[in-house]
Amino acid sequence: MDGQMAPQILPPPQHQRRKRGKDASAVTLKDVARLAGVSAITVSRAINQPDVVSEETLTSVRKAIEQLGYVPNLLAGGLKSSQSRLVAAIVPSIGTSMFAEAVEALTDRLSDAGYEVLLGLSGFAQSREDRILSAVLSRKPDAIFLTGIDHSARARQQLLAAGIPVVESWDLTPNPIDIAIGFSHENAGRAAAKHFLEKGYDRIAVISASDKRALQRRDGFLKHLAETGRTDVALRLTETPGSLERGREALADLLNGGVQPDSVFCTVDPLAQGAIIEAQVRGLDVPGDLAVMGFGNFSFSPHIHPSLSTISFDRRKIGELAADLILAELGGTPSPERVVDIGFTLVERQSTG
Amino acid sequence: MDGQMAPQILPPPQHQRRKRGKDASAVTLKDVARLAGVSAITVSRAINQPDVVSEETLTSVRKAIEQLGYVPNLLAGGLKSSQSRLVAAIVPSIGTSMFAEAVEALTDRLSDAGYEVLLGLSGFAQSREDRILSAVLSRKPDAIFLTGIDHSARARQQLLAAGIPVVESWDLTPNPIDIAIGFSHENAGRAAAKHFLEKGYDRIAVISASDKRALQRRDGFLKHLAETGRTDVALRLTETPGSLERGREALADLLNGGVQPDSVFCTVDPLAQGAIIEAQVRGLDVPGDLAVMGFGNFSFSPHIHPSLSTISFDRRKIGELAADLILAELGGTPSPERVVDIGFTLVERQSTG
DNA sequence: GATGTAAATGGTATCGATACCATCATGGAG
DNA sequence: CTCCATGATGGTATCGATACCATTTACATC
Repeated sequence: MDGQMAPQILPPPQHQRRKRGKDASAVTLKDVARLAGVSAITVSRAINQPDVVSEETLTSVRKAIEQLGYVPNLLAGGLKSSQSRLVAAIVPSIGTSMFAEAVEALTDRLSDAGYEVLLGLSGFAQSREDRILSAVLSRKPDAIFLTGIDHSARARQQLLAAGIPVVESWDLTPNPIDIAIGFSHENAGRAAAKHFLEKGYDRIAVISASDKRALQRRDGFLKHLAETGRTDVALRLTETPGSLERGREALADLLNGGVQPDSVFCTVDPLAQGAIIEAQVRGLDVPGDLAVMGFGNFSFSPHIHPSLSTISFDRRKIGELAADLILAELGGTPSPERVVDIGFTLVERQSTG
Repeated sequence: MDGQMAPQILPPPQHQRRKRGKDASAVTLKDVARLAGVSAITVSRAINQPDVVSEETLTSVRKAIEQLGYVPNLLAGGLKSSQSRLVAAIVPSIGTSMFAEAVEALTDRLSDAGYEVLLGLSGFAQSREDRILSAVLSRKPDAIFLTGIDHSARARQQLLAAGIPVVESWDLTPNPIDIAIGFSHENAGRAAAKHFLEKGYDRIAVISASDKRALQRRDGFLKHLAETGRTDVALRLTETPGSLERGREALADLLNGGVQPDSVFCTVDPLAQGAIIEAQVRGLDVPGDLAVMGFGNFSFSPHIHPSLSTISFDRRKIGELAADLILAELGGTPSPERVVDIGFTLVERQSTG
């Protein structure tokens, strides 16, 4: 990868043409038409607008399709109709369930509407997002789902030029490119801080992953504490994505460093789970000796012991809403709401007893 | 969903054409050509085979591209060249890291080679796989990545007709459609059984998810035990995907049912983690009172307490190998290996101490 | 100086489907 | 009986790029 601005055009494909000359599935609309004894357009209509074709032709066309095993070529259709029935989803990663669930919900819902999802993984780096965005846009998706609201100037420009519905997710912004669906991570952090204060915790620590949104939660948490006069908060940063392993390490590091917190806020649940385990291994009682709060309400969180207090938000709903708003916009009846705050809830469980 | 055989053709799109008449990004190859003062084909060559174009033209073409913000239309290119640079990946789900990691690895590697991944989620149901397969094939992917080796007759036929590289993953088979990458789940189960016997466990139980591969592991486990004369094995089935919650429930159910196992094999790690937690909550020592073994070596498994003995296999490698073999085949130099056994390793940790 | 070869570029047909407009029955209104 | 709306179907151009073949120029060879 060159350090320079990535060229707008993809690197030249290096692979040869596929060897088999004619594709085995050379069955086209025309073949079906011939067999059914009608014209190609009629076959096209039989498929896409069955109600304008007579029952009789419909039957014979369907039979011909069946017989030939015809599979329409969406590339060709999309070229002429400028509808690819493709929605691109660009997320940092699907290795943790964080984004995977949203993508899954998005895919499920779009699939029912006859759209497919093109997956792009940006890996938390903006430069890579740009590259993937270019690649993806050349497939002329009908809409695009992005993570976050920070995009390069080039990216914004390309998205605008594409003239398609764009959903920015996980975050909120007053100026979405098109639509934003998310919630305030800073407020989520503040909510955690408030909870800690209400519980009377005194020696507070934070373990945070280092991606932008985790840091926003951390900042919200610290700000709220600062506003109530507390600035003596121990902090450990870990890699993104935050994992159980990193959580253990970070807590161990805190404790070994002489810090004796009575509570720790972890900016993502796996970190919190790790912290709990590390505490338990060291013979500390959670929440008696150390209260732990996470973020994200992962599927394991209610079921570990002690169950994990966390901040919950509906990941699947982000994907579903995105799909709904995209479909509405594609359907010509865009929702007037451009920014959707899906909110979050603080779920108090045993770990902050 | 009708109970009948899904029609080969997708349901008619119900959404209107997008409202904006002309796409804002109406910049085509021709526009670039005009500005650069060359013909369209030369621009095409400048992009795809830069080495056959003179340095001079290359420069002016690149400038024109930059200036106009040209984004190539891969739909059109793909139509003529019958290369979509698209690889379809159909997996049951990406909500758990099980398949997500393989898809992620596949996507990463293909992305570097200039391919994009089209994601299909089949949700463990074969009927849905068929429907998604049809939808996906109409996009003319250059290759396809599937989960499992069980596909309907229609699916096989369509895949064969498509004439593209097909990777079946997670499982092995002597008769792959094209390429299979996986390992023997039955043997994995056997390995677990063998380990239990070596450790001298006596009252053995199994908690299994109910998807096909989990059941194969369970069966391998039970068969091996049966072959050594043990048939008194308590068994609990849970939903797929197996989760921590289900693991707790299943173990609770076993213990409440009067079964007193000294060891339990869980066919997927999250179930095992759940079992450990349930045991601990009940005051049982793991592994002293109850040994637990999982499967999959999830990222949390080495770091929980006690650390989880499990059967490890390289999920990312499946995706990477798939990408490599696909690229090799597309590049005209297919690997002679049609079936790749990536194997597995039993990792002994504290939970079967 | 004639000829051959490679490099650089252009022209045209074409991929497979759909948009758009035209055509042709059919049948009810006047 | 004519007229025209309606329904069903076909013809043709076209989407944007690339394959294929042709052409032009430069330059080395004999």
